[in-house]
Amino acid sequence: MKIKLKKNDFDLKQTFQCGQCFRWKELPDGSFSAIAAGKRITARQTNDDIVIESAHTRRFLERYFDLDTDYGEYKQLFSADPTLKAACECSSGIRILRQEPFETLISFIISQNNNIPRISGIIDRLCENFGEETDGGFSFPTAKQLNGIWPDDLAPLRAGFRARYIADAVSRVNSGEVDFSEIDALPLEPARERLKRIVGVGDKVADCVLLFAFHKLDAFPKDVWVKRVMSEFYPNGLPECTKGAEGVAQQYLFDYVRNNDGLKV
DNA sequence: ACCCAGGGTAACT
DNA sequence: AGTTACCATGGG
Repeated sequence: MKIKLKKNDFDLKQTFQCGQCFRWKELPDGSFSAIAAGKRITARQTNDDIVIESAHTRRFLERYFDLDTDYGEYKQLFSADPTLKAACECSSGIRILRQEPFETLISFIISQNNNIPRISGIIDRLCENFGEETDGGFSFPTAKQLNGIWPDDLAPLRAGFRARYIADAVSRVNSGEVDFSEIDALPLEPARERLKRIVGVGDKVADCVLLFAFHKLDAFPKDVWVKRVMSEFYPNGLPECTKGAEGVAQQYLFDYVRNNDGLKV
């Protein structure tokens, strides 16, 4: 399937490098490529044109890239607040992907107290060691493929103390104690509590999974960067204009402060 | 050698 | 309920 877009509100670099995903790589020719949900997707941007190629169906790709959501509306709403307005203008091409729940869960468990290059490295080694070879790369292993794994089995990943968290997540997903279809149907807070049954999953990791996999846009992951923004600009909480889409606002703010050393505006 | 990195847990007040 | 050391690893 090949999709050609003349969409505003979509910048590949911003979308793939805003910290929501870890497997998209920029190729020497400027295009981006990744294995997602077991198949390769390649995306290329020229001016306003975006071309997406993959063996996935159109329906899958539209959902993965969230093409039915009008981010312009969010940006307009958020612009009632001066800091958010600046963040929206700076990072205007970010979209919230719908990634696979298990991949997102494991990826953000790995992300804790860690930096993005090393997170990507650990995830790459996880896929190379336990995934399947497809389309010139490796799929992210499923929970079933990792069934019965012990922390020591994950030593080649060099994930450190997070190895036992990964093993715990695998076991609770396979036992059904953590049920993705249940979480999908649940509102934010009970869904978060389900994910926090896993050792090594706290509020922040849970909220990342709820936002980046289950597309619960009211999830608001508070990492160190966002905490800095909150204490400096929003000591009493986010402004009213973000209500119901706090997670979208979060991504604009996160990308904004990370790419502009220090906080302006 | 020391610091930090998209945090969480256990063990304290 | 709020604070703090510690957790492995790699890069600056």
